[in-house]
Amino acid sequence: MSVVRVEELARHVGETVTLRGWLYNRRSSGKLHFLEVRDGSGIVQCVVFKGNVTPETFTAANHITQESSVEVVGSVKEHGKIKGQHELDVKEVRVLAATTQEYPIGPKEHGTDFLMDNRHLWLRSRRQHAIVRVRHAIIKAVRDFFDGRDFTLVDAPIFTPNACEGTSNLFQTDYHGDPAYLTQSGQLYMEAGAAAFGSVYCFGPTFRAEKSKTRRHLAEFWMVEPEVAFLDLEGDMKLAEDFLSCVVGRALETRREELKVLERDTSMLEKVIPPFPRITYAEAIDLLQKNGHPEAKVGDDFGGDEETVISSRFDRPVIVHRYPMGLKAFYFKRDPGDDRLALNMDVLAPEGYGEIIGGGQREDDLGKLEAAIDHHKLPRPAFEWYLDVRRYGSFPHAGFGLGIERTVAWVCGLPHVRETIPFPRMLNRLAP
RNA sequence: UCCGGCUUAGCUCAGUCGGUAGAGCAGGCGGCUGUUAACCGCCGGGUCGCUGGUUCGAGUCCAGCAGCCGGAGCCA
Repeated sequence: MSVVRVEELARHVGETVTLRGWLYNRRSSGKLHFLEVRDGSGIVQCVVFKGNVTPETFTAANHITQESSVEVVGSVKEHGKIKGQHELDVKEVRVLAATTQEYPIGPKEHGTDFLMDNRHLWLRSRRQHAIVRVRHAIIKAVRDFFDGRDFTLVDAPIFTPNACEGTSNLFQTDYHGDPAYLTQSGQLYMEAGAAAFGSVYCFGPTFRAEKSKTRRHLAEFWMVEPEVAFLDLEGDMKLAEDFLSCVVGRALETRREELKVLERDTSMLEKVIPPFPRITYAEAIDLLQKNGHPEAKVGDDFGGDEETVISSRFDRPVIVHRYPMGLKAFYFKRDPGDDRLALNMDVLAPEGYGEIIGGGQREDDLGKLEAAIDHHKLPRPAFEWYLDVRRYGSFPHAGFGLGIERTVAWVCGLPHVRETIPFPRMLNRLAP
């Protein structure tokens, strides 16, 4: 008799199998007990009929507490009421370990703060399970995409010696007596990597110490950052749309069931295929002025509100390119056609999910990059290694960064990024 | 940091005009052969966030503080 996983049950109809898992919920109807058992791969209804088991087993089955670990033996059959689903006709139920106290998360509603306090247990519930599985599929698709295009994985360090880009607040740590900061981006290291390997990417956690309390922010989030030698902005945008389409397509392909649990309307996701609409920053400002933001003017950055207005004009992700240099980090290359503009691009997700990709072409001229560092009042010595990338055979190159949690929130249709990462780190949450 | 809201049973919430605390779920007992957050009956369960004030009397009104949620700024 084989031990099978819930997600494999369809291949074992008519067989007697063993399941090991935890009691998710229990209902009863006199001579029938319905035990919902989950094993990590899914949830299955196990039917205990009084006539099929010993009186002791029947009574005991009705007293198994929620989330006790159990072993169930039974035969697999079609669900009595729901077509396409399967259930287990129980022959034996054994409690492996009963809960020692009442499980805190009941089948009724709970508040977010309470659930986050119990995040280690909340992950067991149906929706959270679905979200983490979608996240996994997205991350796997990210790696498969770059691996399939012969990118080399070049991991960037987490500890960095300087508060580099000078834009956001970083977490400071004590590094054997010297200050060190948790990375906010692996990009500068990827530029060095591109000169060594051609096409590279890094994928890891990044940190921002900003006191942001919004549905789009985490203190610790995961970012994938490709960087490609001899690529211009045009190629970068092409790479971004191919990449995002591939990732979303994979989630749709491999995580249908999970998206159904999340009640995600996938029609908007089906449309994520290249090419994406592209507009310039100037066109975006114009669009804002004509759609409820008459105060918008060149030089403004977009808030969440503005991003929603722009993205809602399109039925798929939209690329906004060529922002004013003043709004962007020092390392962007200037547009040869208008040196007030940066050769950068942001990808805004539809349905109000905002910026999920930011990137562009990097400055490859040594003198201009030195000037930009001075202009931003950044400490030159910290950037000598970065300038070396230009001193020793400079080359045009471009790349971008994609925020995993915002992408997962968008694909899953969640209102907040906090549920897209197993253990979120936020302004007021460091535990569990 | 700023603006707004919330805080009552283990959990989710109701609580009228200021008059002495309620429901559902969870837990226990019983009932029902097809339940889907099952349902029905019975039982136990309270520092009304904290501190102070007004009042004969405060869960309720006022002030301060704390925690949480949402938004802004900043960003992915």
